[in-house]
Amino acid sequence: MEKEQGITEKKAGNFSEWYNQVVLKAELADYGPVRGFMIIRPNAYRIWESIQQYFNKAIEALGVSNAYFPLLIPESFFKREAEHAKGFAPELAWIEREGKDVDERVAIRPTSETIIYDSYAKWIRSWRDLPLKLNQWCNVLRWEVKQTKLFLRTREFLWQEGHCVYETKEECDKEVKGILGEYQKLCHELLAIPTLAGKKTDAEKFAGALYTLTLEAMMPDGKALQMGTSHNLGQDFAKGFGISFIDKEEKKALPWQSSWGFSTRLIGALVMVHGDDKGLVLPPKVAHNKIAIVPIVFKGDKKKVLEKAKEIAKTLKQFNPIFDDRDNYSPGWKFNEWELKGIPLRLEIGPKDLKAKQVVLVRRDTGKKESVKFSALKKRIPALLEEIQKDLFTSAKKFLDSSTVGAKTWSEFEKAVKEGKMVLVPFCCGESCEEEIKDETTATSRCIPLDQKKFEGKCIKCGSKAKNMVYFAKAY
RNA sequence: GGGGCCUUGGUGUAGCUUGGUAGCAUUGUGGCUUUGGGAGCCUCCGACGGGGGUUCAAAUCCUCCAGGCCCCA
Repeated sequence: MEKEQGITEKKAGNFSEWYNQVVLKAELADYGPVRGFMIIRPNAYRIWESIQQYFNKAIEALGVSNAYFPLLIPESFFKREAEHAKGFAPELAWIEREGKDVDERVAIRPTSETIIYDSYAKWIRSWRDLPLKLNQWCNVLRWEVKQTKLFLRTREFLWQEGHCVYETKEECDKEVKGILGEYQKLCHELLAIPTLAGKKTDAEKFAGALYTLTLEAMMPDGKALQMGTSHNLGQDFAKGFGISFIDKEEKKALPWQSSWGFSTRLIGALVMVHGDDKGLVLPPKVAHNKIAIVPIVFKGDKKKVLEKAKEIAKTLKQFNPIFDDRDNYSPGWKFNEWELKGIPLRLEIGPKDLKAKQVVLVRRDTGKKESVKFSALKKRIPALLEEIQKDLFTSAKKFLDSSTVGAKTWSEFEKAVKEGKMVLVPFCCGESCEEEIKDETTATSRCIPLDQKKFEGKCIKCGSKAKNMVYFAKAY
């Protein structure tokens, strides 16, 4: 019988099956006992920690502090902002207890606007209290009824949600856009995933928001994936929750609010965008263990090789190398294992290398091998990691560019959507047109690009005067 | 939303048609031996998703439930 420990499905074959295999076999996640829930294993949690570390630094520079608010939200809170309540009602999970309940009914947070703004109403009194900028890392629960998928659609997921309050709309607008910029930097620089930045149409914006900015990435199966969103909430939540302040003219005023978030979905995107037929491929900057050191030992030279390998491991400590001296596995086994788990670089050292005072370095992304002298290692490794990071982004960018097309006619549009493209078309931005497009093609509007130039055109669907150029695609 | 498939040691599976001793591979354990792309031998440990029914007897037949996957929209 065939051994089946590696990835048996090809990325270009059954993509969905390939994805599941990579996630499970690279030990990123496992299924929980309740449908729609997942266990995040150490390999994936490391990635999440890399993302947290990167992002915490970014928001700290913007004056945002981390905090934590409760898991359970009183029913009455949902009623204070009508649109918001309507949007989340179908996915709420209510807590039930045995016996008599004296308390008000409570739900597990699907997002924390309401419970946070209840506190903000108490804390904000004067213009001196603004801006108020908090972020929290937490889990949220949305009772999905659609088919669930590891990392991409689970009922519980981890995320960060930022919640800021400003004196003026201008200030709020500026930071809503600024946060989107931070998200884009995170995607591009850390995850090596290129994105399109834009604004959501009214049909797709966050429930209760004035407007929503979004980042959209393209997955290899031709579906778009939302990577993060930043909302200007306007003043409706302030009204609903009684947040007001005395401004510099000593008048009572309503503040402007923003909220913004990204989730562990990003890990799913990483798998899909960079992974290959051998398994996971981690961009060096997100990888906790950047190198796997595999000593090749033979009977006679065993001790010498191991000693040298250990010594090298010590000098490379900053890259958190995995030192794989297990004696119950052959080198070939180890190569396959670390490839499956996506470690960016492999370092081989055997008797031949010892004699030549060198090691063999192998790139995970290309499989390219090179011999590097001991003395040159400390310089060559960071340079190689840098190259891998850059190359991963470049090839993902090529894919995004080739997946992004325009369409002038309806039939052109239909064809492009079917081929799994992100299609830019003139659009009237009417909700009924959007609904019809979804029914007929399954594509939804992804975003209205931010860097939009002036244009003349007619809506791809109804033929009336178009309001914007808008990206449409099938999406996760 | 529509359709299909699946559930047996940790993992992957055989056995089910025709009811009767749960087999194989891999992992794990202990040992020998080996190591430049998933090595070999021996040893031991380890399983029928749950409930109900039919039967002398159920992994196998019937039924309900739970969980999972895929495809299409």
